[in-house]
Amino acid sequence: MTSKRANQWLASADLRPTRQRVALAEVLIGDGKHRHVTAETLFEQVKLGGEKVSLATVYNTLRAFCDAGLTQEVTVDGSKSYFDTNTYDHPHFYWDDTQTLTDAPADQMKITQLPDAPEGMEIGSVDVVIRLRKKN
Amino acid sequence: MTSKRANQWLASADLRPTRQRVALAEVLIGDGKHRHVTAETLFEQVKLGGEKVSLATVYNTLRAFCDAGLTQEVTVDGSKSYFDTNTYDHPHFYWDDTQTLTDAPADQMKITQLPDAPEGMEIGSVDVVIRLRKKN
DNA sequence: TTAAGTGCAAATTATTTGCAGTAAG
DNA sequence: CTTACTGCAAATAATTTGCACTTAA
Repeated sequence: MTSKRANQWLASADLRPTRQRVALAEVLIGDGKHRHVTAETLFEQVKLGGEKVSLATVYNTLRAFCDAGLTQEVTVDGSKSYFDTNTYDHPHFYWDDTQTLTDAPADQMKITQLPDAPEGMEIGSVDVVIRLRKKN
Repeated sequence: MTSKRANQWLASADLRPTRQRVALAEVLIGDGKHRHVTAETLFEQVKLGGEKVSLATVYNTLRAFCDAGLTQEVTVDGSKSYFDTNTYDHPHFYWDDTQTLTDAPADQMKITQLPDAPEGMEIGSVDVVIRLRKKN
């Protein structure tokens, strides 16, 4: 049962609902919750779901989703990129032990003052990553 | 003229002052100012200074500096890593057009509220990167 | 001396790309 | 039909590593 949601999500960005894209979208937003994946983890998850999508396509598709504004790329540890289905500007928790990324409650963070953008520049986004480590 | 500063900096972290390390330290903190480099840019700069250090050693040395707490790794765009000689927890400007990283004035930013760390976790650091893009 | 550091070239990891085949509009 | 999408395998980019050689202590 392919959720209508996934198809609408793709349609909203003028992306053709190919079998692979729908499968990926399904995993990403099928239940309406936000998700944080790497190309690799998404690849695994879609395979578990029984669909076959090549890893290259996962990469290309995530890139396409980002270009279309459906997802947001979050860089956290230099090696891999994470993709977040929540495109609203919000802080993240990065769990050092499991190397996973989750949303941090945005309402519990307040930045009351921000440096001014230098001459001729403007602020594109403010990326906040709160690194968590296991307490002792 | 090899500054005393570079040698002291290495000594403070119990790192042997080899020719290569001194050369790199020289570029990094020779004038007492903070610097933000990638392995590649540091490699270029040290070459301009007339010293010969292999790229692998630049990578290994930056890693050693980080392990020793002399520098801090900053991740910003997923591909390369930046190394910052300012190890104090502070925000960064990332200039999208030139792909460079600079310090943002810490005193002009105020985070008055931060999400609590989840059960059993503690906050290691709060990484803030302010992305700048050329104003139109 | 001798353990730590260095340089190369080869290995790894994450990601992108070229191109022939497949499918959506 | 026709153009966009997909899959594979090869290409690339950033970084690490194995190992013989060098050097600081």
